[in-house]
Amino acid sequence: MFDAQPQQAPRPPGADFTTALFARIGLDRYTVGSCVLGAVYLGWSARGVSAVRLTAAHGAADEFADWYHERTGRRIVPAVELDTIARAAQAKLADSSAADVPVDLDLATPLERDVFARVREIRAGYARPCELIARELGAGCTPQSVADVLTNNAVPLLIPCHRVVREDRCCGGYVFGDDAQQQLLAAEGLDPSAVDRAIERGYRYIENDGWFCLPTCGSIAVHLDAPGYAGLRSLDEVRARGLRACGSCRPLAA
DNA sequence: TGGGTGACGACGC
DNA sequence: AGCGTCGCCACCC
Repeated sequence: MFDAQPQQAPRPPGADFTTALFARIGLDRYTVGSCVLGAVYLGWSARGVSAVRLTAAHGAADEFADWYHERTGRRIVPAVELDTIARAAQAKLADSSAADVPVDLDLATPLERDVFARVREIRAGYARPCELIARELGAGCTPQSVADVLTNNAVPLLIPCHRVVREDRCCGGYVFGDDAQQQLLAAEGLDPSAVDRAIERGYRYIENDGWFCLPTCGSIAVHLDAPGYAGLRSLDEVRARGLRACGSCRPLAA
């Protein structure tokens, strides 16, 4: 009895061999991936993914390559074959629950590394305000610095900066546009308009069953008016009610 | 070096 | 309630 499946050519260590080869020549490579927002150029080096850009925004591949060179000082060429990094990245783009992917932080500043590390901890279905991330990074880091870093994120989706939101409204300023951010969050089970409704009512936290959450904790904002849920306007209100902080959305700075 | 600017947030009217 | 102002910090000339 032989295999029903045609024998697949054994993959030589080739893909990763070419990675080393291209790294030696000093060329990064790109392919096209697809995500909720549509097709993206996916660029990578031997260190990890270095670019994710909407093809719709860049048009021709030449334009993407120019943008890449301008930004990194490195040349990028179309990939003939995919290596481990590229395959993992394509999987992650298609499905945010797939395994994490190495990201090329070669050009990142210390602040960028810190911010990106925090952002990568935010799971799908959740979002955290700039302000909380800034506080977690300690004195000297402001919400504005955090936002500044996110604007420059060359690897959206893989560093999920769409999960970082503002205090005064859920979505705003996302690299791929506010609509894209809403779409991404919605696809992950978080309803940005429900969050906005909570914010408009002055609620910074939502109480349920002895716990308190951020309005961006999963789908909690949708249930705000359901029995058992209540909006809270300040930490003082939270304390007065003796609530415990939700461990999933972590409404207090780490 | 210094001044302008930004996905920010807090306060005051 | 909305708007202007101001402190904040990082980055770009």
